[in-house]
Amino acid sequence: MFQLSKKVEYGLIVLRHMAMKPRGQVFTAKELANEYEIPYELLAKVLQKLAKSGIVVSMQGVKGGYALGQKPEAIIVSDIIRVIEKERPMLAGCYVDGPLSCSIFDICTIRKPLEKIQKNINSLFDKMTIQEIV
Amino acid sequence: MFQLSKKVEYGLIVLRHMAMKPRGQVFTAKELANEYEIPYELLAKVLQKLAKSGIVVSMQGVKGGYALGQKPEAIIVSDIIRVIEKERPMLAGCYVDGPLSCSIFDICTIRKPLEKIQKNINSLFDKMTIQEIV
DNA sequence: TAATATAGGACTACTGTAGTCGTATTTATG
DNA sequence: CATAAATACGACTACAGTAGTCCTATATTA
Ligand code: SF4
Ligand code: SF4
Repeated sequence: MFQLSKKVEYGLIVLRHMAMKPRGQVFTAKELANEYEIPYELLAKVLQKLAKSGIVVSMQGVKGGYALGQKPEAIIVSDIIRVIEKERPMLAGCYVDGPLSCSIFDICTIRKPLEKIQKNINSLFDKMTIQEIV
Repeated sequence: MFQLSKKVEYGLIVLRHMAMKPRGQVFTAKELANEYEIPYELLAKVLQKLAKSGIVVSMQGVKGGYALGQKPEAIIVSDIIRVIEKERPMLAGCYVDGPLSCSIFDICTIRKPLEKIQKNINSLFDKMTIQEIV
């Protein structure tokens, strides 16, 4: 309960790896997967999502691979999660899927109070960048 | 991803309900379940766990039920979650199940940095009491 | 043209969560 | 003392989401 998904963890690990090396260096999904013992196909998909959003840039073909698309201090953990998981970490299902997703939405008494915690959690993930985990 | 379980939500809802009424008042699982449209059997189990830990006190038999076991301002959200879910909300699986639970534990580079966020999340849940959501 | 890399959809296996059911025990009350 | 109303609790089922795999297409270099 409450854990980051493996995909997010894998994303953070490889982004950190890239951030440690000289700017612009290119890494293949294969070598990253080997280095951190991550299932290759799974990591490939994570990188593809990160590429679509511009967090990394991708180069196809022989000698292709991925490089950081932004400076490490500009890559926000919150954005990484949103790119990989579609949305930020949310305490309650209704925050993500709306009123219709919960049968007791209108009589729920904790929805609003929990928003206070939600807001604080948001700001935690918003404040942390890849630079901070290098 | 990252959501509180329904059991925890149900627990929070009924504890808040109890906290709003005069101290010592007794509620049956049935009436609480009806009031908030929560599956009775499920809520019953949640209340049983809360009772075992002393957050509520239970009385068996006819005219039995549950009453708050502590003052609302002494009931910490963090404790409620731990009682219902066995442990507090954790960002990473290895924080809960130890090194052996993750195959890349020794080469993981994000485990320690994430502890910073974990600590902050812990303190959020530690600081909130039932009194605050009444 | 061959080799190497990303792109991406489809699929499977597994795990954890939500919810249900059945039964035992306790206790107030007529 | 019998009955009804309540908690206690283990076993079970159904479902949804996650992790991981597989297959094929496309791009690029040499
Ligand atoms: S409405 Fe209340 S119970 Fe339903 S998902 Fe939102 S917070 Fe949870
Ligand atoms: S070791 Fe790293 S990857 Fe494994 S669970 Fe802990 S944080 Fe996640």
